[in-house]
Amino acid sequence: MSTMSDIAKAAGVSTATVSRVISTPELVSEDTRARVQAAVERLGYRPNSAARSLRTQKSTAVLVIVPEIGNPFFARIIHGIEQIALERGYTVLLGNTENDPVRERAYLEMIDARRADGLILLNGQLLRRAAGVPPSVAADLPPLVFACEYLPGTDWPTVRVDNAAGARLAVQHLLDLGHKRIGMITGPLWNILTRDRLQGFRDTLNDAGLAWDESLMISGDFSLESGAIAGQKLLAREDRPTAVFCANDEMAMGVIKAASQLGLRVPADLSVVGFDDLKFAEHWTPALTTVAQPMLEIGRTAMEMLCDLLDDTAPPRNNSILKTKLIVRASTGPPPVVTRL
Amino acid sequence: MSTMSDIAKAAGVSTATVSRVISTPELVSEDTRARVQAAVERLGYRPNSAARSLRTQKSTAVLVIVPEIGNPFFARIIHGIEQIALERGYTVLLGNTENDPVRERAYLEMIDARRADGLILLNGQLLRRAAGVPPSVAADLPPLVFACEYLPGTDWPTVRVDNAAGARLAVQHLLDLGHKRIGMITGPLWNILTRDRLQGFRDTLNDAGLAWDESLMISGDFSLESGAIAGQKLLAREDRPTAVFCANDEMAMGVIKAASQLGLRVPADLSVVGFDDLKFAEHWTPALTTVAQPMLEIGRTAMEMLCDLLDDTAPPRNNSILKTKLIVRASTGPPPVVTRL
DNA sequence: CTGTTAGCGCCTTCAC
DNA sequence: GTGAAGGCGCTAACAG
Repeated sequence: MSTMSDIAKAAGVSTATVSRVISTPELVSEDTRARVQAAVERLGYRPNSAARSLRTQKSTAVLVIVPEIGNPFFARIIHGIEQIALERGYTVLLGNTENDPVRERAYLEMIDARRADGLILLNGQLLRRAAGVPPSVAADLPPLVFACEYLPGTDWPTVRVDNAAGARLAVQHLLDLGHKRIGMITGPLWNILTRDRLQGFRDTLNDAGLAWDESLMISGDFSLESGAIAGQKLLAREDRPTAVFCANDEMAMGVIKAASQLGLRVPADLSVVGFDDLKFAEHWTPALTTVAQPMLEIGRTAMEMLCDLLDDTAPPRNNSILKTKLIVRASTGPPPVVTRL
Repeated sequence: MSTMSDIAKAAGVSTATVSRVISTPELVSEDTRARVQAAVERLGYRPNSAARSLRTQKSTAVLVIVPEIGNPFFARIIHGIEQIALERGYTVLLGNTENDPVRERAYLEMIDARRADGLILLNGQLLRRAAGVPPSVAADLPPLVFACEYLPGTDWPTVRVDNAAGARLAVQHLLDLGHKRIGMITGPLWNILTRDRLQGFRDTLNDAGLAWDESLMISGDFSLESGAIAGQKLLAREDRPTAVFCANDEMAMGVIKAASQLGLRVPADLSVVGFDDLKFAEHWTPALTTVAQPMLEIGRTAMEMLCDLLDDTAPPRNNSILKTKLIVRASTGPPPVVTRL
């Protein structure tokens, strides 16, 4: 691979001029510029990124830390991040943690090594856990944006939906259909998404004048399997609910599975609502009624905010709350007419 | 952030010694080493990766080029890649192309910029398309490994399953159940996976002495939607097949959807087999019989091969063909007893 | 075993 | 509008 001085030689100019042609072409006379550009193309020259990073003290890379890349929800967010990254000339470094503190720490250290200029966190808890990390890491964090989750009580820039409002849409839909006995499958209770969605759930029931029954809430871990297990518990009861709101689509799919194993029909015997609107939700049997999040847009916005922070071209926004939308499909309907009492 | 010379000063040694403590500690006396390490920890020092890259001429990063990160199949492969990358000290750069040549090229140029030392390609066609790319790119490619797909007629290192053998497992299973009229939904015909799986399909029918009917093969694009469309065409026919082998799980799910829309029951009226064994396959209705690929292992092996190439510690393997496994679930059964003729 | 020295390739003053 | 020079932080000879 040729270097800048090769180009300089080939074009009969100094390396400073080559550098200018690349970074600030308007400072170079038209014909010098043409000569240099010709040499660049002829030799297929690309500036060495390590040299540039060392000199400019920035890597033009961002690190995306995600708990599980295999989760289609996160994959979609990353997709959005990557779209903007490419547009704005940033490279995406992928950090998959499986919620393993050792791995989280390993990735945070890449920041200290200056491999990335900024950080997008898809996991709200990470910085809290990182408390045990060397002061260097915890202290001077780079520009950073949370996506989806956030860390309550801090004011890091965040992109997400209004989770409580989303939950309200779902529950109101069930109320409108006539359901009175509604259960919920939550995520882990410490999770901020769980809390916000649970809040929306309770508020809506309260507003409707319905007492909510604590025993109708079971927590899973956002996985389909956990939804199925929670569903089995909830539906095996004599006084089972006629509808269940699930904190995400995967758990809703699990509940549907549990229902069908118990011989219950969805939605005739049980209505189920999810959250996210994964690609597979619409193709599920029955097609899943769910609260859609604009996943791609969340990723895109997060990366835009980070780039604005990094390039300080645009005035940085500090928060972006995107809209959810209730998608009514076939997994919800009126409650069964005859209830055994 | 402190630099190496800060550490040198703090520990009362030269930067060369600090460097040795970090890279080749066995060359340093025990107490110097301890002093330096203490300083490193106290100041929270991390070597600057740009400086190191510039000096050593390697980035310890690999670029993974993937057609669609949102596809759960690819996401799982990347997961495996990332596991090994972390273990071996490499950073994963993510390149999502959407099969867009402009994007593909943008990512290939990162190689020229020396942002990555090696390349994992999840798309066999990329290098062929890249023919129009500046000679620099096409000519001196870095160490590279194909995963899943490959470029026939070349001998780049490749990790994949034996796709023809996998298809044979699927079709043999259908034959064993008594099916004689078997259709296939393929991927795009130029795709190497399509070709290999189609080959396995035809060979198995031939070996069984069954003539295969060209009109029973329809090509989709590996998406669920395309599977549904292909399914509709195939199943609307008077002489529809009693079983369909699909080149991946998503299309199989689409076929099942099409079948149910036509009032056909799976597997009573139609058996369906997929390929991949996505996470959702086991939870589908009906649970999908499919040919499982060891996705995580494919990713891990590809990254191991690339690291071996890069570090030349281990003798590089040139190919790794991993095993597929037929997973029989609920989407296949004997053909319907009464055929209308 | 440790220090000195010389760059890796680029950008950015500072002169002209 | 252009060139010369210095240095970003690190590692790899080469001495000692």
